[in-house]
Amino acid sequence: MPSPADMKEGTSWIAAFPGLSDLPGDVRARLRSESRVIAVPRGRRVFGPGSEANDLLLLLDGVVRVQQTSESGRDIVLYRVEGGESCVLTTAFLWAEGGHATEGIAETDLRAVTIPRAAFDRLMAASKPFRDFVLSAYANRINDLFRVIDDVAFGRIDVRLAARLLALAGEADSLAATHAQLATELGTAREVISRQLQDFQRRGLIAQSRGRIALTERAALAALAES
Amino acid sequence: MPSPADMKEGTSWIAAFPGLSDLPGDVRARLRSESRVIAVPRGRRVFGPGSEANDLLLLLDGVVRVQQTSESGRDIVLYRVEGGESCVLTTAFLWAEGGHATEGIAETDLRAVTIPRAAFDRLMAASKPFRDFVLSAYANRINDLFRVIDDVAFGRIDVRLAARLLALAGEADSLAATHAQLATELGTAREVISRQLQDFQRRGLIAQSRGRIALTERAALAALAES
DNA sequence: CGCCCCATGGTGACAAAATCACCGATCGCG
DNA sequence: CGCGATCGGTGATTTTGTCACCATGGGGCG
Repeated sequence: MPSPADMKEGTSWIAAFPGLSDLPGDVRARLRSESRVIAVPRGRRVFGPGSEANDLLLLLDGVVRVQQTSESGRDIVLYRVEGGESCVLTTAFLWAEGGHATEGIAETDLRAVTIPRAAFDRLMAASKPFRDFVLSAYANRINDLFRVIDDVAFGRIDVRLAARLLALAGEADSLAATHAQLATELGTAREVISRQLQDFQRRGLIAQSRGRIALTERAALAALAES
Repeated sequence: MPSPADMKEGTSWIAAFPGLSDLPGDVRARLRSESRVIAVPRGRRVFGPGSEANDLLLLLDGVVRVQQTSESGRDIVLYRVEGGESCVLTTAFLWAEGGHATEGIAETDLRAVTIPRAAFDRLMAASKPFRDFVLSAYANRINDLFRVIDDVAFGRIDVRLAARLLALAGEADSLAATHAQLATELGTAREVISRQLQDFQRRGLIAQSRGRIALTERAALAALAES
């Protein structure tokens, strides 16, 4: 049941997506009527092998972490999808032949819009702004993947870790993360992270406590992260 | 000026793309009239930073190698596009914000079809088979990238090298490649390749000569490549 | 409450890979 | 033929990953 405010504004959730601001009225109406807003609790797997579900997912609020598990059981985080963005790559799994062990996990509680496959296709046919929205979302994800490849192939682990600590902390002056989780972030081994963090701590860049890392010298970390 | 044969068959180059076999007649006609067949000599850069050209490229014949150069100057091969496939990711650069140092190079002489941006968009709007073709091409490339990430992050270098030697050789019993080129294939350093190849040679898997590697024990190489 | 399990992280020894700094051989070309 | 560039080889060192453990501490449960 939409609230009166939603009705009056008439924009509904579409306003949350800058890329959709150019949609003409009729397409907006169709989009609204054919989509559904859902809530997903933190920790739930949003997509991945097994879940054949495959609507297009537009994130209103929250963060989805997309990661890949290798045959050997090790993980690496590929990228995160945030509010206002779209999980377009879920659609990739529809066509993909080789099922990859890539999955999306709700890192926070989510609010999202699902667009059924058929409606998605009709929108692609009908609206250039919608096509641009989808294709640019693809392009951005692909750029994220390029970045990951560059980092993993050529980046130094201390630099990557410093950058990731800053990114994960955001504005806060500390972050909750175990060494094992950070290893997954970078696609490396837990011991490597432990040693790097000890080194950072010895150099006064951070302070560690169980499951938490305080960034005591952001400037120095940032300098390190710059390469 | 189309040859009589082209006129009679009516399929022209479109037959080279399995993904386009479902196109209805009118869309085929449009596609033919709005596209252009071009030839590209071996070695030419097909796309990359600088070349703002950006038509969709459909490869009729030949191979395009897509690779990335890191800031440090080192390269890694991401994937190859072969005849019957499409360089969809070139379109990605239109929307992408951060200009990435990703480029496509003609590894052989090419014959290709270019579809101007505007025509591409019209086709996306008009034809579901065309949309499926494009999106499935995206999906396949993205899967290639997933594979690269998995290999680089978690794969052993000897396994990756063995697999790559077999892939590059194809049916032939030897391949032309310098150690430096192989290093680029895997995103590693030349010395690493040199030492691995020496080891392979010592074990009788290959025989080296300048710029050429003979696969003397395919079976053993294949076994190694299986992990 | 006390006990136990297990998530967390610390460590040493070792292996694999990357990096650095060279060097000699060979090829193609002027 | 001589010369420069490409190609490949090598030792020494550093960085990163792997393996095999262990200590600690917290939470849950009997």
